[in-house]
Amino acid sequence: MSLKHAILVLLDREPGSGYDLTQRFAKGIGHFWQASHQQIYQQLKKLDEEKLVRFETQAQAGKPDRKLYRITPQGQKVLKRWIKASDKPPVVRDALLIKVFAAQPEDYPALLAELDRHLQIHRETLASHLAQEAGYFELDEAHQRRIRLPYLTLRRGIRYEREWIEWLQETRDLIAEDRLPEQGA
Amino acid sequence: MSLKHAILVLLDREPGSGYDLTQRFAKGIGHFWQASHQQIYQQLKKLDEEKLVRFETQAQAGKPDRKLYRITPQGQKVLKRWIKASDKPPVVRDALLIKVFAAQPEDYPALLAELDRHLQIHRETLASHLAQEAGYFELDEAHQRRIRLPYLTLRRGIRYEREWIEWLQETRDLIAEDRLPEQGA
DNA sequence: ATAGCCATGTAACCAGTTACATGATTGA
DNA sequence: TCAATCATGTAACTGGTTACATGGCTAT
Repeated sequence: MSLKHAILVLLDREPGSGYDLTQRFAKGIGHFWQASHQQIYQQLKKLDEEKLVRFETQAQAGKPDRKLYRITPQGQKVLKRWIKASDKPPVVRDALLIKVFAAQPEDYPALLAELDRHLQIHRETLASHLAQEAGYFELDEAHQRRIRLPYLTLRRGIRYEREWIEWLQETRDLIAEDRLPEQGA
Repeated sequence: MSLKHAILVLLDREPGSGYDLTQRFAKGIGHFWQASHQQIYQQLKKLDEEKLVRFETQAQAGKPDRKLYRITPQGQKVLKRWIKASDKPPVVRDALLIKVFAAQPEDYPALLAELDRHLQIHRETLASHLAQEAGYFELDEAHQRRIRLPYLTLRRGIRYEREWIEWLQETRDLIAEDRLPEQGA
C-alpha cells in the first residue's frame, strides 16, 4: 500500500503527470522508494477511482495528452492518517548474502568478482548521494531548515551505502586472504 | 527466483522437511532471507517437479507424514551455477523513510513515537545477532574457520542493525530538538 | 540514421502475504 | 484449558517486474 501513499506525498508537494512522478521517483526519493512508470500509471488510475486524486487533461501539440494529477482533500486526509500510522521495518532479502553464506573455496574467484561488482555499484550510488548532499549544504540556513527531513532521509541513504562498502571491502579482503576476521573489530 | 536457491542451499547442507526448513530460515538465515512455511511448501513442490529435489515420506505415530527432502545431483549443478552468477543489489523500499520525508511539524509527535518503536525493534534484533556472534567466538579456531562465510553474513546483519540504530537515534534527536544536523558528522 | 526525451498505457507473469484448514501431543 | 510445537497444505489476493505497444520531436 505504500506506493499509493508515496504518490500522494509527491502530489501533495506539487501536482504532476505520471511522467513527472516517474522522474521524481527516480531522482528524489528513489533511494528509499522505487517505482516504474507502469506501476505509477496503474496506481494513479486506482487513486483516481478512489477519489484521492483528480486530473485535468492538457492537450499538447505533437505530443500525447498530459494528465495533470493533483491530490484531493480526501487524499490529503488519507495521507495524514497514513503518516501517523505505524508499520514494521521491511524484511531484508538479499541474494548476495545467500551466495556468501553458501560459497565453497572453488566458488571464491566468482564470488570475489561479484563482491567487487557490488562494491562498485555502491560506490557510485554513494557518490551520487554525496553530490546531492553537497547541493544541500550550499543552501542558506533557512532553506536547509525547510527541507531538513528530506535531507535526513538522504543521510540515511549515505550511511546505508557507506555501511555496505565497508562490509564488502572487509569481506572481500577476508575471503581473498582466506583468514579469520579479528575479534572485536 | 532466489527463494528456490536458498532452499537448495539449506538442503545441500542437510536434508530436511518443509517444517525443518521453516525453522532454519527463521533461525539461521532469517537475517538476510525470510520465508513463510506456505511459501516453502509451494517451492518444494515446484523444485520436486523440476527434479532439483526429491523426498521420502516418513510415517509418524500420531503426526502427519513427514516428507524428508534432499537435493538431487541436478539440483546441485543448478545451485553451483547460480552461486557463480551475478545479480544486482535488491531495491530498497522503506515506508518509514517516506514518512520522515513527508512529515510536517504537527506530525512530529507521532513520528517520534514511530522512530522509537523502530529503534526498539532494531535494538532487539541487534541483541539477538550479538548473542549469536558470542556463540561463534566460543568455538575453536578450526570450527570458526569452517563456518567463516556464514559468520560474515551475520556480521553484515550486525552492521546493518547498528547503522539503523545510529541513524534512528540521530534523526529522533534532531526532530525532537527541531534543529539542523551538524555538517560532516 | 539513431538515440534520447516526452508521454501514455495494457497484459502476462512472478513472488510474497494473508486467510483458511486440519489435528495430535506436550507443557504451564 | 490454553498456548505452543509438530506437520502439512490450498486459495485468494496484492505488489512488483517484464514484455509489448505507439509515436512525434530534438539533438548528435
